[in-house]
Amino acid sequence: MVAIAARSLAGLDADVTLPQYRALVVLASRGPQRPVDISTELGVNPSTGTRMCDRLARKKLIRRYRSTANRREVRLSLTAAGRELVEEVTRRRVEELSRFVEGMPQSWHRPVTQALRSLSAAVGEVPESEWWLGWADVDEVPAT
Amino acid sequence: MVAIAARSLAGLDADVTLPQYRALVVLASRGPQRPVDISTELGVNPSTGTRMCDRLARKKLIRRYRSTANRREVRLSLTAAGRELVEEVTRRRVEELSRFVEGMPQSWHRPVTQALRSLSAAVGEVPESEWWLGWADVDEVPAT
DNA sequence: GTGCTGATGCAATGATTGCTCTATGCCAAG
DNA sequence: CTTGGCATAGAGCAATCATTGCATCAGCAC
Repeated sequence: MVAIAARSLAGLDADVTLPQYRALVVLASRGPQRPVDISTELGVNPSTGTRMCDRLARKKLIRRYRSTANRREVRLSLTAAGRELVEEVTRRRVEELSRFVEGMPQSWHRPVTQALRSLSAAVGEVPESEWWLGWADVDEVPAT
Repeated sequence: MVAIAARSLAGLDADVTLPQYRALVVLASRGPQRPVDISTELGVNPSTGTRMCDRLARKKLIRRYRSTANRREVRLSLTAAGRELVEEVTRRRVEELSRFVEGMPQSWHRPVTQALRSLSAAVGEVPESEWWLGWADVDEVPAT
């Protein structure tokens, strides 16, 4: 799976690494998150998460928000470009899997497709919501 | 001295406590500072400083800025109202001291005035500068 | 005396930085 | 084609900063 995603990623012109893509997926599936949440989700140090998000923000794939309610927190959300990228990769992955299934005996199609679908569901595809209410756009990304 | 400042403060309509006023003076004399600097200067815990600044910001006497260079820092600076308040208190204090000096023997005037002036200088009256360059206005003060 | 607001301290949270390393990708010199 | 140099990303750790939550105290208005 990861290999397929990596290949889809490589085929894209956008210069996004696998860890960066994983972060985008977390945002796409779980909705706006705090840097610490993404870091935990990815199993890395918060500082690593911060810097990864810096790179994603520099590429305009995510945006930072700061809450008026809890000033120490920062909220991250996908930009249209970020969402588009995730969808594009997903699209390519689906295509690739389709070709994969096509190459099997006709009778296998149904069970295999079903299995892949379950797998996908297990990974979790939580839709986006309207969290960002009350979050002000934060300062610019620092110059490299 | 403190007593005089306190009295000048009490005479004002602005609802500012002594600790708050001290914070304003630090900002007026040393220029824009970080919350932690003010707290140190006042010898209180950073959390106390943060909350004091919250109250001052709520009263529109100071403003918060967040740097693009160091995103964890917040910079505080006086608003026009804040500066005006400090000046007004200073003005009143000068008046009071003048009356104080007036009441002494004519020959004492010179040395006493000089002494007070030195004292004032010792406390330090650093003028404001153009720091705030590169600092974006930060989010609103959270509703109480 | 009661209730409210401001001032404080301490511990816990969150976000970032600075420093240091390792892994990769790329490019020119052999 | 392989080697050496370089730039960038990914990581972890410790140190900084700003804030919050919680609890205590003091002073003021009723």
